[in-house]
Amino acid sequence: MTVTLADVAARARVSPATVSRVLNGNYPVAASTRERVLRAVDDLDYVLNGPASSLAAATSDLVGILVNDIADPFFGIMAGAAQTQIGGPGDGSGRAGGEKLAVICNTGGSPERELTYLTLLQRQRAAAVVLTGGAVESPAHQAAMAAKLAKLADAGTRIVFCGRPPLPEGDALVAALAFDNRGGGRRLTEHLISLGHRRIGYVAGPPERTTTRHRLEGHREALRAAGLEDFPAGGGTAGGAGADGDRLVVHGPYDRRSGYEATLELLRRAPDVTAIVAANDTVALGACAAVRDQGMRIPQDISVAGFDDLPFSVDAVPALTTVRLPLFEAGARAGRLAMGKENPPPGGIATIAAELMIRGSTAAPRG
Amino acid sequence: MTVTLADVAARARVSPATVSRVLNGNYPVAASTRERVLRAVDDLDYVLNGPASSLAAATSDLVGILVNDIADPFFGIMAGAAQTQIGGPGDGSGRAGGEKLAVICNTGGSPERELTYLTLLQRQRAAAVVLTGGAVESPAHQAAMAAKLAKLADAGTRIVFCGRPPLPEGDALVAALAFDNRGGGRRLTEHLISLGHRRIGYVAGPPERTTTRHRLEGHREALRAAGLEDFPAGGGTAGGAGADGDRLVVHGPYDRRSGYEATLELLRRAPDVTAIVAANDTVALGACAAVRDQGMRIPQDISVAGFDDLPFSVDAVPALTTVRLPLFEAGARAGRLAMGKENPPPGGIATIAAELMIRGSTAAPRG
DNA sequence: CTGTTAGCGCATTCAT
DNA sequence: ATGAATGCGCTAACAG
Repeated sequence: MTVTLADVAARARVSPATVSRVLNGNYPVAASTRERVLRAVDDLDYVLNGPASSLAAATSDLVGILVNDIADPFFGIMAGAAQTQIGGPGDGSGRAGGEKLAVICNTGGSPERELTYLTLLQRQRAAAVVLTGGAVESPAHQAAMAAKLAKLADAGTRIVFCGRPPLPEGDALVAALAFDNRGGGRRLTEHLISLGHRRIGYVAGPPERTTTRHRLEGHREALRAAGLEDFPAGGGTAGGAGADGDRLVVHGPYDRRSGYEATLELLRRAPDVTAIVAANDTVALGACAAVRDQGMRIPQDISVAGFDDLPFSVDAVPALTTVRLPLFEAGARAGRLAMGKENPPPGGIATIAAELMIRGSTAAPRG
Repeated sequence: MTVTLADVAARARVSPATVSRVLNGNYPVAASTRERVLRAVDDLDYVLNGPASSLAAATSDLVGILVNDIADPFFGIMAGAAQTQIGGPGDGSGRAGGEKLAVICNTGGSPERELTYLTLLQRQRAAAVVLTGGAVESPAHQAAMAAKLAKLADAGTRIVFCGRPPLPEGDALVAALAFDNRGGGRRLTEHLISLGHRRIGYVAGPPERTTTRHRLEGHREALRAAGLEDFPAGGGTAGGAGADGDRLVVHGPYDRRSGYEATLELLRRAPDVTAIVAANDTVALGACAAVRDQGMRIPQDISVAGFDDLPFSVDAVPALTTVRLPLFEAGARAGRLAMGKENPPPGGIATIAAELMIRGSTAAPRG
């Protein structure tokens, strides 16, 4: 029933090897022969058997892209961009030539699922793996990841980090593209300080993620530089306060709802805050809603800022001050690195700049 | 170097066949033997060779999910939901048991890439394919898709449509979950009419997509029922007017920018419109920005409505009136259908209801 | 440039 | 319940 390479060979009156060479295109074949083979392929409607091919060649054309949450445009943009560099442009025939199959895997932010997906990709003998977004910092998970990635790399799978810091023991990885979350966070808070803000609330992401930590560190750097040291622990750690007990920092997931609730908590703890910095734009949207529901205006009563500059941020009312991350460009570059189409940066790691975008949601505090 | 099934068998002092049986778990094996085998697997850090396994078994554990634009949460939400039903919960060991590998493929809305991905999945002998979002209606593409899907189904690949109408010649497909775009569009426009609006602009999606057509048809049904027939062609088709020459309809991509520009065009053509319906929420956001940039207020001067009820829509200012589509639920159901965990709906096709969400962005026109 | 030969690693008969 | 044998469909030497 299912037509095989041998069938094509028979019809084209050549050997199976020749058909294989034509299909893979990495070997000289006479033009006339190629013609004949391709016609036979079309006639028979032949489709290469991927598993068989991968088995024989000991490599597959799968490239995995791991994301924390594909429903979040932050990851969607990077993943889509990476895929443009991997999937191949398509030749319009739907026939599929030498393209790789870029596959996006949604870990839901779970370390276990992350490892499971890596195992699945290892099982498929993936050609490359792109890991996007911040990592979980638990030592156990980091060790497990390092071990797994080493095994993958060992088996010839290329590894690329995108928007994620390299592992502490980072070694044989092809490349890491790290966002300058710390610098971005610092500049954002510096901007607020320069406007005159002195009591700035911070709605942080989950405490265990690198992204959260780096952005928060940048924020604190700016505070410290301005002599606005952290305040001692206030009302305890209730409501998700960080382990450091900072009254002006509340942790939560990277979603809208967390932004809403954490902001209410913040306003309860410190009614005198004049600005709120959110872990990202989505959280900032929730923060804005909370501020408004408390009957306050943005930015007259309270300034609000985000991070990432997702597409919707410019359309927020007022437009959101945020830190722009070149997600598409970074994703595309990660895709090229995964394909070996681009050389890794010197030292294997490149830092991607983050640009402060000042818009209407931040202004000087009143009087 | 790479450890194989035979190595595990040797270490466990059993035959390769037994190891295979333990790993696949679909055959009786003595508990003690199983123990020994599993320990050997762990000791040797063995990972099944996917291609070899797929070749021998003539099936793979890949499930493809096709989306038009993964950077758009509309697709991200559905794809992520589907993946939760497919990827398996993970057992926390990262060992990967019988899970399938759900892979998201980003077509960018291009028919060619859609076909290419299907070929790639066919090549991988995918266990199932989920197609999300509206289809392109070109007869040539529809025929090509029907042929390709028939071949996939023939090879044992399960096919599920999610948020996409079944093919005209839809036959052996497992199931289709279609959104009630027409009904949603109708109710949305009825709502505006009931508020007193008589001149309603419409920023439509790309004309060739089913989603665009169905939503627009619903809109027109409502107009017709209210005696607000389409106006004859006005200023020509410049600026992307539909083929029908309707002055109050402008087509464009499903993105923010299109919403912005189409709205400006609409306001130019018909400065007396009192409401604008957008193809989806993202487009609506752009429309809102355009309205404001023209110095008008929402909803006092102009009402604006969207479609989909994406998470950010409730946080728009004013909150966006829209039509809620249960994207997560639909995606999850599609995932279950793809896994054979749920029976297909009677007739193979289920229509998913769309719920009108009335919020602050729509109000009665002035005076 | 093309044909021949030999596995790739596993699932699955068929025995036992 | 387990072992031995066969072949899935293809690629990669190696000839020629």
